[in-house]
Amino acid sequence: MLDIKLFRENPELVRQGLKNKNEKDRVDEVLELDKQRRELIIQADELKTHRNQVSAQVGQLKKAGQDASAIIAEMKRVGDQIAEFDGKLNKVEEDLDSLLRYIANLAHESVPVGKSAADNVETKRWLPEGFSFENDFKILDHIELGKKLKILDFERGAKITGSGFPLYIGKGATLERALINYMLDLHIHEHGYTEIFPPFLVNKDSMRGTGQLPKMEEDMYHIEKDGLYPIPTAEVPITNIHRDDILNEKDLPIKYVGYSACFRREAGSYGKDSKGFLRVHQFNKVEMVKFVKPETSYNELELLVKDAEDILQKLNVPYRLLMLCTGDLSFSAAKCYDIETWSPAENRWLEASSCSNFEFFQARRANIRFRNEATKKPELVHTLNGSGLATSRLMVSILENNQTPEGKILVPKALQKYTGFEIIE
RNA sequence: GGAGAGAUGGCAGAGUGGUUGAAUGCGGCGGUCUUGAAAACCGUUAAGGAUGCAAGUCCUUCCGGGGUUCGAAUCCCUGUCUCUCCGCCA
Repeated sequence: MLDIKLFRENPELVRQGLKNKNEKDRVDEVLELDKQRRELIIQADELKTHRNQVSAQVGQLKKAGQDASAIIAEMKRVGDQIAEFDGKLNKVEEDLDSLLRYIANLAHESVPVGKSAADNVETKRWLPEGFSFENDFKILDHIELGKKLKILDFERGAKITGSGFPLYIGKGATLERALINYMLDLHIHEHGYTEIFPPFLVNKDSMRGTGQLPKMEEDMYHIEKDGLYPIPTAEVPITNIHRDDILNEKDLPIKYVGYSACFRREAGSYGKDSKGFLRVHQFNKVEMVKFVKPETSYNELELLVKDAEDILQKLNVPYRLLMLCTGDLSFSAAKCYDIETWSPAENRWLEASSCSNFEFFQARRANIRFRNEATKKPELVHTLNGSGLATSRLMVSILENNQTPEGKILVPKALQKYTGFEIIE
């Protein structure tokens, strides 16, 4: 969430920022609640000071064996007044907190202002040697390939669970697992990340910490009986590792990478992009998360994107890099790059990674701080995360781009020692 | 799932309902001593909020929530977590 001080000191900046992000302007509501809050605190604190002083007196009188019943009776009335103010104050603070949690992060100044995905800016395009958008044989899509080679079975996945729960079989399953292991190893051994294997279910506090709740409640699966949520991304458990922590400055930046299955309800998105792997309820993802000092976060974002790109270059997958405009940025992000891989069958780019800087937004919600060595005071960190990468859409690009005219799949060189085979036929 | 014990500052560990934000020890930081270091000694060492230019002053916080009381780390209820024993189990 945003800093309440920003609303007090520069309301117009917040107003414009929310407008750029296509968000509702609720600045005046925040300021009004903030004003009420401060007035109540002043009144309640005054009474409490009084109570504390008189209560100490009562103690001394009793010790001296004297009668204190008169001031005790008076203090009872003061106590009731305090309870009244505290009740009002709690209500106002709850309202303010929940309002702030519904307000989106503001975009960084380097982000282009725009209304929708159409205004995103392509900043880079990388194509493997010898790659061409034209093909001299009929390209099969990943669903046809998966069926023909008996490596993917979307119908049986739907029978077992429901649509959007893919089933991998034989070499398809091996390829998926190889991809996950390959990506993890690269990030751990070459990019300097610490491996995490997180829980796949989290509690409400964790979902609030990273910003999925309360606003995106409808997009989440929810196990009501136990109050738990299947994670939509490993970002949630990994970022919450340090919820309420005060980190050592010398340990920053902290870089974690972890695999998890990801669960998303994708409510309301049926019919759109819903075939095969394009939009699923369960998929696999390797996620990178960083906790950094604020002044380094934009540099760290560039490095994060590089770490994700490195995977695609080593796997020879054609991709492009987009800088999202203000209107297409997610709720929590201040700046975000999407990486899209090429699908020759779809004849378009598919989002396979999203790398974001959240600045203080998550850190403030989750209360993640570090101790500044110079000032000795705790300060909020910046958090970042990026997929590195999601396997489902990446799998589409790998299968489709590596097919032969006979409909076989050539396994990318880098993956072969992980799969143990070079071809799927 | 059943029975019991517990949760206090960075850590360890006291705490009779009344100057307890909290003894003591360790650790950290600063200093004295020393050529330097160690030891010893002295001092210092929580977070959040309100107010103020600031120094400061005040409020809250002893796992979370509720209650009793003039006053709660301390008493009551409740939730969570940890440990021990039993049951079940990959």
